[in-house]
Amino acid sequence: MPKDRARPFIFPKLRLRAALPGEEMGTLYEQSFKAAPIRTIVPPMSSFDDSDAFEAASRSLSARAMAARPMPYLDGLNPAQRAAVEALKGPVLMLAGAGTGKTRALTARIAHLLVTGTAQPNEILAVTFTNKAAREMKLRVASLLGQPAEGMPWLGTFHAICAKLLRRHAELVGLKSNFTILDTDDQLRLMKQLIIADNIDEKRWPARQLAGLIDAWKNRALTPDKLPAAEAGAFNRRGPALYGQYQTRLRELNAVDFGDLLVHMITIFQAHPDLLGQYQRWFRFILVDEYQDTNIAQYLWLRLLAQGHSNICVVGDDDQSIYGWRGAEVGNILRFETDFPGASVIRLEQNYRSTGHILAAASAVIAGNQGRLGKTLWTDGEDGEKLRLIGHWDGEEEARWIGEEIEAMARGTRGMAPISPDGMAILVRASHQMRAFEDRFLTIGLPYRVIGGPRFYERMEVRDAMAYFRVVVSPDDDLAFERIFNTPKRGLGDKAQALIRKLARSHGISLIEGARLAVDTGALGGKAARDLKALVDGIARWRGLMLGAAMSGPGMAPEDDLLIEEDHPIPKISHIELAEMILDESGYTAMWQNDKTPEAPGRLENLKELVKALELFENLQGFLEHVSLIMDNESDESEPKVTLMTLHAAKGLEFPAVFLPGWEDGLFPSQRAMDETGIKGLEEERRLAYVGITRAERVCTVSFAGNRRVYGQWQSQMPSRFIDELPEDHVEVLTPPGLHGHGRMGATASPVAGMMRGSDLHQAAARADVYNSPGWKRLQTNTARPGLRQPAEARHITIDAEAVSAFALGDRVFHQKFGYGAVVSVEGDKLGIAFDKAGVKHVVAGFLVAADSADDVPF
DNA sequence: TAATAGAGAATTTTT
DNA sequence: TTCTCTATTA
Repeated sequence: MPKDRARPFIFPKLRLRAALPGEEMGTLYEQSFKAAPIRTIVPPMSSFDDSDAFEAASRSLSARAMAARPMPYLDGLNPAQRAAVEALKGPVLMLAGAGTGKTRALTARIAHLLVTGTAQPNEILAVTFTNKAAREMKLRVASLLGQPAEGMPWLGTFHAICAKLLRRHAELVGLKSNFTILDTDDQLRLMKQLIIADNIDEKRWPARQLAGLIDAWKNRALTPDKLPAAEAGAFNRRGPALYGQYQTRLRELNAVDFGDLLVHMITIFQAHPDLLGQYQRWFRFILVDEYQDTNIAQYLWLRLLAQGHSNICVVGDDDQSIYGWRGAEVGNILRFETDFPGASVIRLEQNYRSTGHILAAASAVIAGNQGRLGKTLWTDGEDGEKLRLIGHWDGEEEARWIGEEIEAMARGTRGMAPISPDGMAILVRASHQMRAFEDRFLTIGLPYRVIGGPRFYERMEVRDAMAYFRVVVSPDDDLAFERIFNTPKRGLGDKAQALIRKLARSHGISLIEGARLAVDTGALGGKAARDLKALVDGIARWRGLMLGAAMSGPGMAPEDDLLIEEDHPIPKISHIELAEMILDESGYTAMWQNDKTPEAPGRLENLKELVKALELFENLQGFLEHVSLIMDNESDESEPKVTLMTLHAAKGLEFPAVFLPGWEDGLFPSQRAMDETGIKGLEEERRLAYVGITRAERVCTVSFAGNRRVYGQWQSQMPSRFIDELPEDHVEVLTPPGLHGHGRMGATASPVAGMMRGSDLHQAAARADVYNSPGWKRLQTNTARPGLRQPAEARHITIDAEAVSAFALGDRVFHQKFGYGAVVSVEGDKLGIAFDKAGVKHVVAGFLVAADSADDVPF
């Protein structure tokens, strides 16, 4: 345990509290009375918690001052929200439908807890799933209280909070408090080693599968010794054993994976009731966001902590449970009332987001699911536009139409107010669907942003660089060393690697020491030995610089933002300089500089970004801890852009206009979901449909295509069964452009052949009255001349013959988004450009200018 | 040991 | 189709 265990951090708080003016005697008495013994038992929250307590105390001072006034955060809440805010004690289930002001109620509840003096900021455990949600909650609580909310040390993600707890009690599960948190990549490599060591055919039994299996077990809080007999056959009957070996390896490496953060804490709490008791008393109020997404481990962890006081308020929506495939149990929320007897259930049903038609369509779709808790969303707003449905010939046609529709809506159509591209989103089921849109948008020059995809910290070069940092920070981080000791190439092949590993194993030393031994004993010779020696020496030297540069060693808890710099001497070399030095001297930077692939410049950029990100941290280890828990990367640009993302990524967001393409059986609902989990999978897909529709504020457009290219193969598609479930009264069928065709009709029987599945909507989508539909009029203006579109805004350059002829093969050109490049192909108005930074792209000539005239680009 | 050609697989994703 | 991983070959 940290040496500060006995520090009497409570005194400042009690003194301050006792001095509060105008406080009701009873409350004060009760609280100090209750509080005092608790606080002396509770393991002190390491040194910085003193400041928590201090801040908490001063906060409660001003909170009390506020209490004298009316409570402004209650203003404007509807009765249900208000009930949810004021039911402070006992178990509460806040069933919050989409767009019903859930976050508002949740944050007001926290404010209420604080302002009424019911809880101190550090007595509230508030858990979210994402860092984004945690951040947002902090901000909003702060704005409700009119002051910063750093005083809530226990508001965070499940993982961040568990990491914080586990660092305190690591030794109870055989770890040191400076354990590393591995990411997916590290896990995979570790498992692969185990599989190979076990002589299992790695092709038939890939590490990925084992990782999935172990992850699923951890989601269910199953440790190797608790695996039920039913699991014995998993992974060719080797699963349980490999799981045990994996955990052993992790312990040897002083490492945990994400699942372990939860599972270890559960293990600790179960084995140490006294400790659990202390935390139960410490966390007097528990709030959980997105409860429908909790898995079994998270549920158990919460239940352990909530036992006793049962002051647990969970917020969620069973209809928006879309993460079953990664272990979320809708059952948790469905069972809440039985799990916590006497729970009050508060339904937030008034929707502030969408129009009546959109809500009606969403409600009708979700009504197809069984076993819901049941909610009826309503709005006192307008009915607005009906949900729009349109069928297309193929996926490309769909992308083309949506692109044009977006531009039309940005201008304002049919008397509808214009909608900025920022307010529009295309939500797809699977990320590969995005490509058709990206291609199209690039062609027409429609600015877009993709949410999701590989994150900054998951990129290869960033991870390599971080592995270098890790090796310097913790020389026994074998996984990190393994990642980089032959990157850049140092002539170490399988043979050399095996030798080093064997040496390390047999001497019981880390890989890096094994490597040194191999070099020193001459077991390894030649160039490989020289390069390896340079690396090992380098690491030692960098580490020396680091230790000289900062006082902080491993063992502190860098995830605590409150730990601040004060007593650091001015370092001779900053961690930023050190990082640059590491990347340069190791030859890593040079490796990419010498790389001639088109990605290399981008990778170097990312490395620069990475070094820049270091500025926010006091030292390397603080940075590494942060990154292992927080994998996000925001870039905000000013240009209005359409958003492209998956339905999953869209949960919690809202847009004035939403496009839902690809509603075809097999794609959405996904065939795989239905094959693997049957009706359960289908219902989750249906919830996904519900999530999609409810993202829309004013306009929601569902579309499907009759033909689609899947992995290069053309496939005929059937409209989604969810389309049958849309209520006709709330749907307007737009005209498929293929029907009045621009020459495509003749090619195959009917553009919507195979779409006719008997539903009236399908038929309508196929044969809508072409000439009377508003869709037709719009289509006439918008799609009459494919390839010769009108500019949507002034800054779009019209595509014309001149632009085509303006470039020839080999010309240097400039593009606003991709920068400089050279023309490598010409096909009509489409040019293939090999961009210096962005690789080869196909772009319409109108978006390019000759490189030498780039300075007078008109946008 | 490194480069290259060929095979095989390719929802959804946070921490 | 396209990317990644593996086996082959120089």
